[in-house]
Amino acid sequence: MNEHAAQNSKAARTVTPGDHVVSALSLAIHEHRLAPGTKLGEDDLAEIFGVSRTVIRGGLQSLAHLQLVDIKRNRGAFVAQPTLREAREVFEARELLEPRTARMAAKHATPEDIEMLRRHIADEHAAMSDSEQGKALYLSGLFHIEIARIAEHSTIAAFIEALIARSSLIIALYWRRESALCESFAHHALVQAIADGDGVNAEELMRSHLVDLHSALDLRESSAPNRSLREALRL
Amino acid sequence: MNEHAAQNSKAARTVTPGDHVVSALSLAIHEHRLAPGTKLGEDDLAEIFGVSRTVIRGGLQSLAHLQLVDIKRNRGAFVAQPTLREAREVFEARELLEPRTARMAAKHATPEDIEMLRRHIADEHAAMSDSEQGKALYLSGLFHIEIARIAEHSTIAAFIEALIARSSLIIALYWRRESALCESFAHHALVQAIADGDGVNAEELMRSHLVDLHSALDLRESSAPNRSLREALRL
DNA sequence: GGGCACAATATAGTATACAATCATAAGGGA
DNA sequence: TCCCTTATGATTGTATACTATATTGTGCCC
Repeated sequence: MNEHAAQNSKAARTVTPGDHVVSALSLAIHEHRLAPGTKLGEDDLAEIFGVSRTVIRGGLQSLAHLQLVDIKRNRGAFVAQPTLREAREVFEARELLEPRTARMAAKHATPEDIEMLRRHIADEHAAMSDSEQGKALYLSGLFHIEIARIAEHSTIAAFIEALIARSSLIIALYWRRESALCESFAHHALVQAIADGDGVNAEELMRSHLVDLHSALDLRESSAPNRSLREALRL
Repeated sequence: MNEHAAQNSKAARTVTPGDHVVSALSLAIHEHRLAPGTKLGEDDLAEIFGVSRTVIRGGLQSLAHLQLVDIKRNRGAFVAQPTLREAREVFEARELLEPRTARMAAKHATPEDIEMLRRHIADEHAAMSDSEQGKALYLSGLFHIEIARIAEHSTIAAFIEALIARSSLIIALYWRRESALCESFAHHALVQAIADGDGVNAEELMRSHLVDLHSALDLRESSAPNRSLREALRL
């Protein structure tokens, strides 16, 4: 997320401890190293990161706003567990926002942008070859975020970023084992359309890509994950 | 310091001091009682609300996430001043999200929902008659939020809520004096379409309503508000 | 033996104290 | 006179201490 190139001039304080906490936790969640439902105790995190609870609380609040963690009053923060309904909503929203954004990206993309997208795909391939599924998934999400950035519409890009973050959790909960992992093939075709400046095609490719993703999830009522068991009994 | 701030009726801890800060500041911004660019000093707010800076900081962080306030590191929090670009983006996003949402609302609305919407319009009328422009504007925004809620799509509803909050700031900065204040007429027609379950019509009415709103803003480059002068010199 | 009441403990919520940083203004040198 | 340097004040960033609440364990009563 905040992988900015090093500003070597003088400002080394652009990265605050709180940002570090947020990005570290985000990455862990994106890469499925923190499972949905995991308790995120403030004291534990404070010790792990070597900062005070004040900083941890700030970071958790940021993550809560992205709906990556769920904060329950007087009970603590937990890695969010999107419900079936929320999962559907997230993908519906993505299907509404991202195709249009892909079209805009096709109009604004520079050669450097295309270069970056291709590199993303290559990295994704490499991670997948190394069986680093978590990292591959993270990079796959980053790919979508990059497209939103290229579209030069920061407002919608922020929405998409939030949706993709939640998508990571949803995939962790509802991914069907049977379906093959992401078709970076679809990403490749998308990049080509954007490189060609073919907005209409990019829009359609993005739409079908998202539909594919959506259908690779098991969002039937029957697929209630352990979340329902452990949480329903408690509530 | 002060404990009597919270009314300890019996178990009214569902409303936390931080929530109070957020809602109070939000309302003030929505009603244009806090102008864009206003400095929100932590000590001042802490004294005003009778809580510690800890609570204030949490609230400001929430508002910053909604992009209602802008927090500059080591410099403090200010009521946000959307740029021309951001203003366009916000309305473009609204035009993308809200018409579809209105259609969904038409499919889900219950008689109670219709009743509530009509009451909103009545309140808006009343506020306008009393020359309480700020309150009328706030209620007008609430009307849109209610529609999103009726659509039963909380993810998109949250986005819309954020967009409407920013719209308040945009209207404060870029509203053209010449154009008459909101046509609650448009709202009325919209409610009727929703009440009739006519999703297609509701979608189209919402779209044209937003286009009207958009065109009532002065988003020409020339209309650079004092923001540019006072802020550009400072950065 | 089971169930409820109460106490103990752990953890989040809040307040305060301290440190770091930035803005402002005064002073000295070119 | 102008500009750069430096000192001071104000304000935010962070850490720690304290309080309130939820959870859990124990014991008494039925």
